[in-house]
Amino acid sequence: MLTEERHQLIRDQLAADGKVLAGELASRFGVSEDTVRRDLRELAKAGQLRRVYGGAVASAPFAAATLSQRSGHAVEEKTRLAKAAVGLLVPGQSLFIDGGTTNEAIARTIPRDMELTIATNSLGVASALADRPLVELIVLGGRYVPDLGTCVGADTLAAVAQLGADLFFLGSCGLDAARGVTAFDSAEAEVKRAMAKNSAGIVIAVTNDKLATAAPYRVAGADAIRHLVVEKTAPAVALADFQSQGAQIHFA
Amino acid sequence: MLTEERHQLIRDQLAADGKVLAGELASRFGVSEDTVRRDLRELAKAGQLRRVYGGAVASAPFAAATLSQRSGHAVEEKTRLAKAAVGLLVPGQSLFIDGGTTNEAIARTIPRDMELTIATNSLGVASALADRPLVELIVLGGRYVPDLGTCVGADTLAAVAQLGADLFFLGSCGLDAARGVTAFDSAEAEVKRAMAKNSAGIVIAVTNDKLATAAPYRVAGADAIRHLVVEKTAPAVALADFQSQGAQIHFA
DNA sequence: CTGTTTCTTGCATGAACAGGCAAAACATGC
DNA sequence: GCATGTTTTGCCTGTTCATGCAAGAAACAG
Repeated sequence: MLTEERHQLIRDQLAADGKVLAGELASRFGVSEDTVRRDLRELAKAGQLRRVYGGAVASAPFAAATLSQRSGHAVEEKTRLAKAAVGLLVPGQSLFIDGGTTNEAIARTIPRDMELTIATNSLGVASALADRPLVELIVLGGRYVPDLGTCVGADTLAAVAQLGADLFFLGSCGLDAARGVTAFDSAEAEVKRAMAKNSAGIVIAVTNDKLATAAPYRVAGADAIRHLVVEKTAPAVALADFQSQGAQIHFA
Repeated sequence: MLTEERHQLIRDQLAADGKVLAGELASRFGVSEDTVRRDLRELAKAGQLRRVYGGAVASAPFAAATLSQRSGHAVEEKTRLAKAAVGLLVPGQSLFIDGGTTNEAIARTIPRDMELTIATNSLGVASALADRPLVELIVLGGRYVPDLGTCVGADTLAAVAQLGADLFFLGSCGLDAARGVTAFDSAEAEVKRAMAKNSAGIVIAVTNDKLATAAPYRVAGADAIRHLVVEKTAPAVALADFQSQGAQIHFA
């Protein structure tokens, strides 16, 4: 049994019962109580529970802050990209934001005092914006795809069709000067196309590993990109073609 | 065996089980553990899994969501109610779940191994269910109301109209034998009415403070309630009228 | 106060790990 | 065909990590 597995099971039981007992967990997992105690200590340090004599209870400030702190993969880069991308926003604008960890980082980075209208099909983005008092949030519903963290399908398309936006933050896709913007999933690509069609401009923020890669489904041509936010270390050769086709390049 | 082949099989098992063990994969693929570790390292770098000691686990978009563990008010009671309410579920059913902290508690309590189709207009409920592999989740989009934590409006109504459910978990409202189920907001009441209309049965789980109270907007008559989940300490006088109108009473 | 349970700390052990290296398989160019 | 470079793989080396055990400290119960 993996350490992470135990942690998840402890979190589950805490969410369900509100408490766990060290001895009970030890016998359930088939490990020593010492190991369980170590687990509880770690989770307590991470703020995911409150340690008490004999076990642990659910922590009160179970805040939504670090909602989707995914895996730490390229977190710093994405935070930098997010800051640069948010710099493009003008108060009062309306936005489409689709899924992906970079877009979630952007949503978290949007200042609390900026008035915006935002439509998104990403649960992570929606959760990040749910407590922004000045953001008019429109959730684009549909069939939820766990792998993407977003909603897709006919319902989503219908909802997008009724809206228009100044900017579309297009996320997590392949980016290639020749093939343009591409996605890995047919339904996902359809939603992105619909958003692109109803937006005045497209913004793409990508880490270097997305540059010069292509996926099967075509979303938009390279000439449709208004703003391209990339890392400082992005290879210039990969950017020149986008720039010549009208994209503004922003270095994070 | 090709490298890419192994990667795909790892992704498959991760999607199915949520975890993989390095040693187990090595013997299954007939390669050394070093090779498997290299595979896992690469997939982790690509963000397709999260590496842990001994193997890897699925990268959870947002692990411990619990959007609005609101103020810790009556957490224990709601947890008990949630457990009792979940006891009413039958695998394979389809559900409507609307907003409120009690319904979020119910969503969190739904076991990970239960297959269900669930449509919700609550971001909190959706986030709680987002990582349930066997739940077909349908997000009912629309204008998001921060105070309620749910989506309402014409879009939401249209989405509800296309669906049907076995049970409707109706949340956070006033409950009075004479006036039936009532809500505090016109748009909210509209959505609840639509869900009620398209469901075979209504389930309501309430803490004692909601009993014998009424709000301005009428949602459904007391006779529409199929199951009523209440605390053990609920006053019998408040329940008798519901029972006589056909509701089953469940004590948490 | 006394005994019991639970907790922390330190330590030893074995498993899992990353990095370097070399052999084998494969592709590429002449 | 032959030489050269690349990729993949397994093995080796030292290191890190998870775990259980033991001893002492702290919390609890009577």
